[in-house]
Amino acid sequence: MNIGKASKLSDLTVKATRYYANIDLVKPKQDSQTGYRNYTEEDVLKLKFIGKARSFNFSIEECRDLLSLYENENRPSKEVKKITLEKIYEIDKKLNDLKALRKELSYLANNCHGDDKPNCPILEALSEK
Amino acid sequence: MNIGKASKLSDLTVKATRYYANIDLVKPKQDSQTGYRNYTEEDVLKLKFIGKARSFNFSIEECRDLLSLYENENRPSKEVKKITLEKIYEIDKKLNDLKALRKELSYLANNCHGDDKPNCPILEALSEK
DNA sequence: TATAAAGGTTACTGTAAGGGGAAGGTAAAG
DNA sequence: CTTTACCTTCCCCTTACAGTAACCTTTATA
Repeated sequence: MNIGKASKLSDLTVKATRYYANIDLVKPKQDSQTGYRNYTEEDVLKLKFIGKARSFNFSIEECRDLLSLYENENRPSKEVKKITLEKIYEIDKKLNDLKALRKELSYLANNCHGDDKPNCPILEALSEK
Repeated sequence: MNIGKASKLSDLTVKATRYYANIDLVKPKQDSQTGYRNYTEEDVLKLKFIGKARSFNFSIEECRDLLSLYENENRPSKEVKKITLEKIYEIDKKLNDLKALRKELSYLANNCHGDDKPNCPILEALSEK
């Protein structure tokens, strides 16, 4: 099938699908006459897999790793688990940063009158030495 | 003072400081002979301000807005508060997304044996239709 | 004083993961 | 036969700089 159908089936944009082909992530055969990419059902499964993994915040390179494990019938599941745990760890770090940030900002916002006067503790905090 | 000293004082990299000059965020006068940028004490205050705002996750364009409010003696504090509240709202959205993501991933990781066998519920989840 | 080191300048490239659009070939429908 | 839809490659754009090259200026040292 052509790229339009394949990307529709895998719920990706044509742009993204073509990008994945360009970086050798999911590279279908190309018709030597027309240059059209020819996707198989299996390719669509891989594209779906990638879409899901991307929605789980895995990077393209992580997707590449996961995909090779996915394709390897003899893969040890501990490798997959390791990548997943690392991703969870990253998320935890980001969560902590964001929580701290939110705390600081909401403290500032709470102490700002938010009126038409120029006195503003937010700007004061930003200009602190 | 030169860019090296100014960026050191404001705890920024020279690269970042030069970048801010290029995008007209903090643009010092330049010596017509040598081309060297000449930073004032006031410029350093602005650079510090920006560094702080960036650490609070404000984008460059938001920094530009905040800076113009900061420079304007008659600014209404409600504008600053508005920008800050929007930022908090964004952070909340990100926090929710990340929490949901973490939940899914840790569920998968918990159900994966993580051994040398190929059976892996994480990959199964990723290849679900 | 010669020179080397430290600092400055512009300019180009690269990052992540594609989006947007141009120019042009192909296929299917009316 | 022509319009429309779909495909291709190619190039620029995004964020907020980092890295590097090539070259100039100032300062420190032998």
